[in-house]
Amino acid sequence: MGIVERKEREREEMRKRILEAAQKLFLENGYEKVSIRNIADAIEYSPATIYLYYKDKNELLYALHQIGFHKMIDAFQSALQLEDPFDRLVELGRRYFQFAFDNPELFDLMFIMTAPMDALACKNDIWDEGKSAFNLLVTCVQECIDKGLFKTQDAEVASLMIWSSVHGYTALFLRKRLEMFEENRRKELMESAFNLFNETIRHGL
Amino acid sequence: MGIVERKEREREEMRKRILEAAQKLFLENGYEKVSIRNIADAIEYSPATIYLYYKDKNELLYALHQIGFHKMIDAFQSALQLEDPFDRLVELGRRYFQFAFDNPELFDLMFIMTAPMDALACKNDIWDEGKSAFNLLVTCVQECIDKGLFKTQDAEVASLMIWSSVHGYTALFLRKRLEMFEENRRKELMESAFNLFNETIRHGL
DNA sequence: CAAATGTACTGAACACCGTTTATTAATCAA
DNA sequence: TTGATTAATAAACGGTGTTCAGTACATTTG
Repeated sequence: MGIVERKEREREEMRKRILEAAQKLFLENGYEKVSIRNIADAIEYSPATIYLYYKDKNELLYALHQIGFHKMIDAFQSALQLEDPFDRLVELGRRYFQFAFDNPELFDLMFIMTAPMDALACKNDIWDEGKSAFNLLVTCVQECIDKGLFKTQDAEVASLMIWSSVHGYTALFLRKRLEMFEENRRKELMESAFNLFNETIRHGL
Repeated sequence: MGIVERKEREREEMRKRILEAAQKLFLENGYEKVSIRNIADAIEYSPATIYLYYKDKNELLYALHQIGFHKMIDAFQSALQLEDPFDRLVELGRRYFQFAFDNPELFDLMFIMTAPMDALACKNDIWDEGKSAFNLLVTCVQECIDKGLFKTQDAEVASLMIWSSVHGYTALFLRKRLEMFEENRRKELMESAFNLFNETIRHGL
């Protein structure tokens, strides 16, 4: 008598089908193509059906944003194997930017758009994905402290500062605020600024 | 026979009237209230009329964004009077964040939304406001270098790094990505991270 | 001064959007 | 088989940015 189980399974399948259609549209055509109506078209259901499985568009975007975090943590994995914690730290920064560069829409969803956060807030829930990604950073910084590479003793504060810096650089680029620098110099300038930050914390943090 | 002059004047007045209505709506009710139709209502003209004075909504947003820069540069003014260039630098950072905190919608327009930048791009124009605000920072950093406070010799690269850091911290806050820290600790944590950054560049840059 | 030209403006439409609701069709339990 | 539950939808609501044909008025010309 597994009827309720089957129903539950079917429900999950439908949620997944919707999410996958959303992801496909999103990755193929960017944010503007992810309308409830477009998703409905893609899965050949009516727009109203989406609302039987997701409360609203924000909740759907939050689910997409979770997928983004899985992708990002994947991208971080091999960097975490690096022996030296400082090398690891620098590599994490590099990959944060690279991830944003390769997946601008996902990054948007993960760190810039307010919509997915609003979905969280109205569920009175906690941003688990963000927290666990941040903890990756904290662990790494803590190792730097333990090895005596940093004078600072507060790994969390140091991590926030490092995240801010790398994020700022990334967000300004992504939102076209670095286009005031000529295209030729831009890449070099950004690389220099990134290196300068690394050197500065290497010797001064 | 100043008819064409009068017409030109009337045209500028209308552009100004539209922009002021947009600004008013924007500051009073946030971004979502700035629709072409809302602006048209406010100035008691039809929506189509707006398009006789601004190419599209992006162009209007770009004009608003320029107003934002004037406000921000105003907010910077008194900090620029500070004697010590490093104190000045720190104060500029503080005010960047404070400006964002006090004018979140404007800050959005100035540094986060892509729309106004798209308006610029399709006119093949340069982001003058951004450049001149950035130059304020470069000048300050250059003074720090000249006074021997920083070892680095490239003021532009150092400025980009500093801007990135302060911007990142600001953008993460504004976009609710720091709400994973409990509300009580958050403010303190951010202040600590900001101070840590300042100390680090003070001794290590 | 009257007719012709130019232009400022608008109503209505187009093609979208997120979301809600009343209703129908299908499935399940008794 | 009947009655209750559930899944899906058509249609609408109230918005959005934008375009365009047409009107009414101002200006120039004969």
